[in-house]
Amino acid sequence: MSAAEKVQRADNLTLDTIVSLCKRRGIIFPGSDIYGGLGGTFDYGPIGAELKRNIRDAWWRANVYERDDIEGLDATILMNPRTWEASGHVDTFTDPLCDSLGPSKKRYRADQLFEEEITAYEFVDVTDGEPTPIVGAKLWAPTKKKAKEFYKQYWEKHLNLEGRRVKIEEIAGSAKTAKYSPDDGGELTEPRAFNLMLTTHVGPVVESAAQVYLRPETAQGIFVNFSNVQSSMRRKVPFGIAQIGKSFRNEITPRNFIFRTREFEQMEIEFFCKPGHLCKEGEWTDEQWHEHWVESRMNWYYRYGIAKENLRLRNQAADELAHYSKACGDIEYLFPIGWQELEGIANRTDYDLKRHMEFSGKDLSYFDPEMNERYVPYVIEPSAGADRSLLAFVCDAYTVEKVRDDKRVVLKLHKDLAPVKCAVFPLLKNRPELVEMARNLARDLKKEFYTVYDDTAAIGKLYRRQDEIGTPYCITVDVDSLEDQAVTIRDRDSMEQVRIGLDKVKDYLLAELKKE
RNA sequence: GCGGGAGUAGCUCAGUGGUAGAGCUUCAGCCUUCCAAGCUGAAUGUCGCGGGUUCGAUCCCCGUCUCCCGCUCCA
Repeated sequence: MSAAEKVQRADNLTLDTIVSLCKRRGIIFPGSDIYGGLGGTFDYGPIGAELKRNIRDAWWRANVYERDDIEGLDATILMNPRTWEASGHVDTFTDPLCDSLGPSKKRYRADQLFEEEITAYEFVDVTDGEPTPIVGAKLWAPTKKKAKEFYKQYWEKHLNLEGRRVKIEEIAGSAKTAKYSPDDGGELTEPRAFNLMLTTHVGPVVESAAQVYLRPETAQGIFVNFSNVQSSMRRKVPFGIAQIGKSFRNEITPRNFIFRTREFEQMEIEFFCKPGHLCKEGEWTDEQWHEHWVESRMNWYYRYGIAKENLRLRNQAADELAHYSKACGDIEYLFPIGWQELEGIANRTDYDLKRHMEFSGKDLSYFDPEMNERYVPYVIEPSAGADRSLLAFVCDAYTVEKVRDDKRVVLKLHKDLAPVKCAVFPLLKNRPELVEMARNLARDLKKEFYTVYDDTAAIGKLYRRQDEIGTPYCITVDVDSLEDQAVTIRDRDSMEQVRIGLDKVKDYLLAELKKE
C-alpha cells in the first residue's frame, strides 16, 4: 500500500512549473543563458542530457533493434542545396508575409489573401458644414457597408473624432483586396519572403554560390540514401530507414519552452512499401502500413508511460496536408498549453523519391525480384520530435503527492527513461564506516548504470531530491548494514523499502530495471 | 515584424530617489538509526544593457536587448 496520496496531476500543471523544475534540477537551461539567451534555443543540462539520450535510445531500440525491417542511418545536416529544391522546401517553405498599415497591424500570409474587386473610401469631417477630408482616413472595402464596419471597429478609435460628424465618401479608384487588409481596410506592405530554412555558407568566401541550408527535416537525408542503404544491406521492400538528428527551422515565433524551437531533434523513419495499386492479395498496401505505423507509434508512447487520456490521434483534414502527403495522422499530447502535436505520421507517397530522381537524374526505383518489375516505393513517415517527446514525458510523469503534511514532487518516469537509475546514501554521514560502504557500493553500481552518491543532507531530503528527477531506486546504508551486510532499497513510487544483501544488490536492480 | 506584459540571488518574488531583502535552495560544521527535522555559520546579485535627469537612480525619462502572452508557424 502506498503511503502517498496523489493530489495533483497534469490537469492543473502549468508549463512554468515544468520550466522551473527543469532549470533547478539541471534538466534544461535557456540557451546562451549568460548573454540573455537566444530565442528558440535551449540547452540540456546533465540530467536532461541523460533523459534525452534515454528517449533516443528507447526509440531506436523499439524501431531498429526490436523490428527486423528497419535500418539505421546518420546523415549530414548540410546537404547539397539541390536536395531542397527537389524536396520542395525552397519553394514551399517560403511564406510571403505582409503587414497591414491600418490600425490592426495584422500580419498576413500574402498567398492566403483572396482577391476581390474593392473600392476606396474616404472619411470626411462635416461637423462645421464644410466637408474636410480626415488625414489618413482612407481605406478599401468591397461595399460601403463594409467600410462603415471597418470604420466602427478600428478607425474611429484611432482617429479620435469624438463629438464630430463623419461621412463616408466613395472616392475614385478600385483595387484587389490582396493589397488591402481584409480586417481593417488598411494598405498592406509589399510581401516579404520569409523562408523557414536557416542558411550558412561553405568554403572561405561568403557568396551566394556557396550558400547551403541547415536541414529543416532529417527525412531528405534518408531519401537520398535510399539506394545506398537498400543495396548495401540487401533489403527488400517493405523496409524502413530510421534516423535521429538535429533539424533547424527559422520559426517566426518560437514559443512554449522546448515545444517550438529553432534547433530541434527529430526521430524519423521513412518506411518504403509497395504502392497500394501494385499489391497482390495478402500484401499490405501503403494505407495499411500507414495504419500500422500510427498504431505502433501510439503504443510506443503508452509503453514509456504516457497516460492514455493524455494522448490522441487526429487525422489531418485534406486542406492541412503538406504538399507531399496523401494522408497524415497526428499524435497529439495534452500539454499544459493544450493538445499539441507530438508526432506526425504521413503517407508521403512516391513524391520524394520521384522528385529526387527528377532533380538528380539518378534512378531510385526499386527492382522487385518477385514481380520482376521496377517501381518507385511509397513512403510512410513517422516523424517524432525528440524534444517534444521529452517535454511530454516530463509533464506526464510530474506528480505532486501529499506525504504526511508535506508535499512531494516526483517525476514518475519510466525506468528506461529515468536519467539516474540509482542513488546511494549513507544514513548518517558522520559515521565514516557507513560513508565508505555507501561509496563503495555506488562505485560498483556505476559500472552497470548511472548511479549517484549523495550525503549532503538528511535522508528525507536526499530522497526528495532524487524524486524530483525521477530516480527509481535509492539505496540507504544504515548502522545495521555494518552487521548484516545488507542495505535497503527504496522504491520511488511506493516509497516502500526492501532489505537486500549487499552482494545481491546489483542483480536485484538489474532485474528490476529490466522489468517492463 | 505588430500589439500587450515583464526583466531584482539558483528558484519564487517583495521593495525604496540615499548603491537591496524574504522564503525555498545551495555550501560547511554540529546533531540526527529512514522520507524536504533542528542548531550554528556561510555564499550569491555591478537590481537586463546603454544613455539622460539629479548632489545621488534599482526606482523617474529615453533608447536598446531579452523573455513571456496573442497573430503566423507545426516535429
